[in-house]
Amino acid sequence: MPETNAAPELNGLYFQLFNEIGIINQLSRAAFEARLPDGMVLPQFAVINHLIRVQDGRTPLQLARAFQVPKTSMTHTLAGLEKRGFVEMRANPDDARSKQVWLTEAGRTFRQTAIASLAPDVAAFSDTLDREELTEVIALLARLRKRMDAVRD
Amino acid sequence: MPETNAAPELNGLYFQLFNEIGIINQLSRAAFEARLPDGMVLPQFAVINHLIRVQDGRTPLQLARAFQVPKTSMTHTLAGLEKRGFVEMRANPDDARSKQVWLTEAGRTFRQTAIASLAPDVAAFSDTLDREELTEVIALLARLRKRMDAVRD
DNA sequence: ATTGACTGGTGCGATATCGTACTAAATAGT
DNA sequence: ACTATTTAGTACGATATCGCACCAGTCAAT
Repeated sequence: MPETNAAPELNGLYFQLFNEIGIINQLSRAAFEARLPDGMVLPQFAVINHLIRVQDGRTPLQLARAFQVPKTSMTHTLAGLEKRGFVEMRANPDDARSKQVWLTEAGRTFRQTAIASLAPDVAAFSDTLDREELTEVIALLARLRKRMDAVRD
Repeated sequence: MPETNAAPELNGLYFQLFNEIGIINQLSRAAFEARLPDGMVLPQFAVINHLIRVQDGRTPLQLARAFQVPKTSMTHTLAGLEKRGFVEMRANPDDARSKQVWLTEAGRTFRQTAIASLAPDVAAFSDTLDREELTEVIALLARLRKRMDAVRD
């Protein structure tokens, strides 16, 4: 069979990679949620974090795309954040169908305290990878993420 | 303040890393589930895969630990697999409280066909990382995973 | 042997996640 | 301007996930 896949075992490596990613995701989720107050869940924290990083005022749909979750899931996550008073939804002046998500003062201070309470956990294993390794892994994963995203059409 | 954290910005990198991991996990999950039959879900496939890799006959608790999910979640996942006839639960001869999970023939052939139907999707972006990069990332993530796992006590 | 602590698994209820179907607003084509 | 298509968000129902409480079996100490 002269013309099969040039590198079939690459697929196996990708499977392995997704497997590691799944487990680490699980571990980080569990660790985070253990520190977050009562029913607060990782995606909620992630949204707050994202709004800080890229400026708030994003629309729900933009957020759903950023995290690659269905928009119904994002609606639910945002509802939870709003109920806790960490974000507030405003009308989008440019599009009456749309909304904007803005952080409240409570949301910002919550993030600060949450990060502070998480820091010791991260510190417990933060010596596992050094700066070079971290930036390397992040760069490679970001490349993969963008590519998968693009393939998704 | 002379004795604060030596490299506080490392934490930020870990946050970034977990963020990328979360998104890729989301993307791979969605891609996988799109190919899997009807209500079949990623964790179920992952369990089958794991049983192939490390031999079946594992106990539910061992599986829960391997994937870092609560044991109730694993019970649920296994119930789904059993209902589909992909695994069968047997009594554990060494411990009457415990069980063993064994793959059925249907489970094994299912895995084959599932992997085959997934291959084209993986192929669509399999040129993003080459073999060196893949093994590098996997090695680093595995290191991190083991460390986080150990810290968890 | 008997008691007490621990462990593997599950039932149950609360919440998260997501697909489908819908409404209202925006946009495109004529 | 008018209709058809697309888009942003949500309501709703189905299932997944998980914490808590429980039971049966095991182990340890006496």
